[in-house]
Amino acid sequence: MPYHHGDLRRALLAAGLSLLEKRGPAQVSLREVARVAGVSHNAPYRHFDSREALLAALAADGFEALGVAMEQAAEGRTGFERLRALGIAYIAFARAQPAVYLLMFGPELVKDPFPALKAVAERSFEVLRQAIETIVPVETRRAAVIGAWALVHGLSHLIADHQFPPDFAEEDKLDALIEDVLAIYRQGLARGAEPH
Amino acid sequence: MPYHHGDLRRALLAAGLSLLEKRGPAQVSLREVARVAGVSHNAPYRHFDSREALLAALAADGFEALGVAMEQAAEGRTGFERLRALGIAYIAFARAQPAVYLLMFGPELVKDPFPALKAVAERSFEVLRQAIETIVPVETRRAAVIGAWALVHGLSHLIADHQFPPDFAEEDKLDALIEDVLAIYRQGLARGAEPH
DNA sequence: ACCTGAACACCGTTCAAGT
DNA sequence: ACCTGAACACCGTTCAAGT
Repeated sequence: MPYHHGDLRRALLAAGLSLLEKRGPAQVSLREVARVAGVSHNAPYRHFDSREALLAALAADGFEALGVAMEQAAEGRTGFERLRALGIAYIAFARAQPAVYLLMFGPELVKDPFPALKAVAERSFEVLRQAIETIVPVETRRAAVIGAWALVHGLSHLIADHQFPPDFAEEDKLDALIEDVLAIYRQGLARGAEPH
Repeated sequence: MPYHHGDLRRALLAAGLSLLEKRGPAQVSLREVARVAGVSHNAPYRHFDSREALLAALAADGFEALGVAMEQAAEGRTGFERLRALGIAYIAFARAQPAVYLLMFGPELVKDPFPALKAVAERSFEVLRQAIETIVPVETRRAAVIGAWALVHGLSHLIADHQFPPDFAEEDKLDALIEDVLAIYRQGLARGAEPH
């Protein structure tokens, strides 16, 4: 009597995550996931309406984890130091879970039919918005938030998609590069905040 | 006698592009592409080794077009003005061809088996690298290039994936936002270039 | 060279049925 | 409630055959 009271759902998600990481989103099939979990090809429909719904659940878990990581990074820090910690935490998530990150921000999952996804995604944005609010004057605030998000997202996405030159394969070098890039943007914000 | 001497290849790519834009990369099937082009489900194999090879060809065309657009943007401009033009041109490409852009930088296409893809992609990077070279001191050059790429890529990707708040749906507002964001990064570069 | 039709092993999804 | 097996309409890919 395997998978009573809801364990199957977790087992299916675990199998889906494993497939996603090992073989990419296109290879996540409900039938394969069922096979890995040891149930019939049809059992997953008790927990997910469709293949897309399972992918959406994996992405939602990712947004949830990202939101938590960012809230923790923000806690107990202020000003530019908080902003830096948020950037590092965001990118760290993408480095730790590249496949999930690419799913969260990729076209293989059409997000419109899953409004819960959007809501969870907005939490991370909100944390970033508040951090920027305290260090940038009102006029440039919107561009500052969008720019900060775009910068960390761009770094994260390029890293997850292996688009960087091979000299950054070593973790330490990548760490240093990320710090330098964030510093450039921070200086741009600081200068914009100065009177001119 | 339709599709003699190589026209079929173009017709298949056109059908693939149309499917990609209308229904996403997962819906681009060789059989559907063949149907649209009016040939048997097997005819595409004369021109593409696999479904992935057709997607790779669409992505390669995208990188090619992006490279050309960036070279044109760089031409006749220097310094920060050239850098700005490159950023705008890069983002303009993503706005004009969001589906292709997402394919170029997404996981539904595993790029390793298509080395030609990587080569074409590096052309755009090279144009950016040269533009940065003329305005930033050697020490911070690497971070400046990666950061510039990450920033425009992040903006492009978030726009293509519809992740921005709805107030930027209007083209003009989005144009202004992009200019402001690029300006922040430019100021960061300028400050980094100053003696301190 | 380029195209076709049959075939195979996969999918997602639905349905009727079992406990 | 949760699971199963049969069924349907799709895929990608291969093969033997036609012009």
